Amino acid sequence: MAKKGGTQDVTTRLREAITSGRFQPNERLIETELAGLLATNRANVRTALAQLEQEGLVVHEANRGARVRLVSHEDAIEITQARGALETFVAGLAAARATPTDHAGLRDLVEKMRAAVETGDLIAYSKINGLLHAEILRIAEHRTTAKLLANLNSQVVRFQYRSILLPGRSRRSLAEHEEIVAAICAGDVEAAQRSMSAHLRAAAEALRAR
Amino acid sequence: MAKKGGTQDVTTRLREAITSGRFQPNERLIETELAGLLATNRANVRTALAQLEQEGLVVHEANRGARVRLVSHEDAIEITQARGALETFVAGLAAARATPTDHAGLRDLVEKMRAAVETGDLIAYSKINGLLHAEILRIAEHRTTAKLLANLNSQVVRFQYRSILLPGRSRRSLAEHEEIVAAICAGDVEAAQRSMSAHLRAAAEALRAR
DNA sequence: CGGCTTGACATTGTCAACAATCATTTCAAC
DNA sequence: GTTGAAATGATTGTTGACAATGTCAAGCCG
Repeated sequence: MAKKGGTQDVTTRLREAITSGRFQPNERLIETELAGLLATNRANVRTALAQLEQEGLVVHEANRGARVRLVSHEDAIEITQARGALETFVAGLAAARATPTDHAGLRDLVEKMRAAVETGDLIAYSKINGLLHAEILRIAEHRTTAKLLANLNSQVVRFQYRSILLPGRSRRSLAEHEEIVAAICAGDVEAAQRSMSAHLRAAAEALRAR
Repeated sequence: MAKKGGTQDVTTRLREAITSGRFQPNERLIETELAGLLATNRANVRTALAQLEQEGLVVHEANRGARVRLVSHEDAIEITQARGALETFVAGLAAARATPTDHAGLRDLVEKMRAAVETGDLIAYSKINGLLHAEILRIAEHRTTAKLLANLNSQVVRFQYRSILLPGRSRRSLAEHEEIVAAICAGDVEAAQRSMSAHLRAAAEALRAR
């Protein structure tokens, strides 16, 4: 296991703190402060900040320190588009590789999604949405893309809820997911790609509509 | 300008040293050694290594230090596939955005490419190939994807030459590029995506065929 | 002869002190 | 009252020392 105050652990915890919103966008990240908070030293905080900067979660100005990156609206749209390109590819892989067990898992998730929409529990919906995309990613078994998508996702978690709150969006989003899962379960690579591509185009459009 | 021994500069120079092959894959990257070589201190080397690890150029084991990442054959194929997904998207954008001036630039590059193939200068071909993809990326104006592609490319520069040396590959690659440029110049988004996708599928296939 | 401990060496990990830089306040001059 | 310079405080950047860990070879025991 990663040692308690080790660099790796510090990076992980700091990433978690940022993505979970415990630090606000644009908030200053003061090295000594973080060192105290995470029970470690400035050196470890420093390398953690360097990694998270590369990851796009933190911005750093010389002699002025680090801040939580403020992801602009335009940024969020760009990120969603890039996600779209990668997830489309991944959906195709998943359609080709998925086993009957995988199919059952996907159908189960879509069922839960439908239930969340019908009870109007959009928090639960967002959560299952994340699980579904993660499951497709797992089925595809493509480490390179998985890492890229993890990074991109961590940059836009903050926007997750905003778009789903648009009137009618959740119902349409559900339909899109049903189509994606149906295509994957049918082993139809082209259809899986088409529907996933459409899904993320719609998601980007929903972001734009604000 | 970035200060001489500053962290940012150190990261840049170390990245350059790795991608240009001055350090071999799997070669140990010893902190004090690098500090001397780059005329800086261990702390800066340390953060540079942390960033390059995140970037996929370096691997780091606790208490054992850093090494140049050895990109396996399978890794290279995966990376090429991920590139394919992103470049396909970018090609579509470029087709939608390119101006007449851009068209002229692209046609010029393809012409130079053809010349390189006909004189059998495959080194020049690889170089122009890189320029062409960079130009398409510039036309698309999509920072998020640009950064992702820069990272992915830096991981596979080592494989650039290997695949183009396959008999007949250069000629087919030229044809693919001509098709891509034609589609972009025609403003045909779908065709640009189709041809770019096919191009990188072929490139991945060429890698696999070794 | 082979496996195991021991010790020396090389390297990374941690830490604290100091220097450099930036932001903010104070205060005098006009 | 406003402007601008100097002092102050907070924070980052740099450096060196020390501790912890891993590596390797030599020597010891079975």
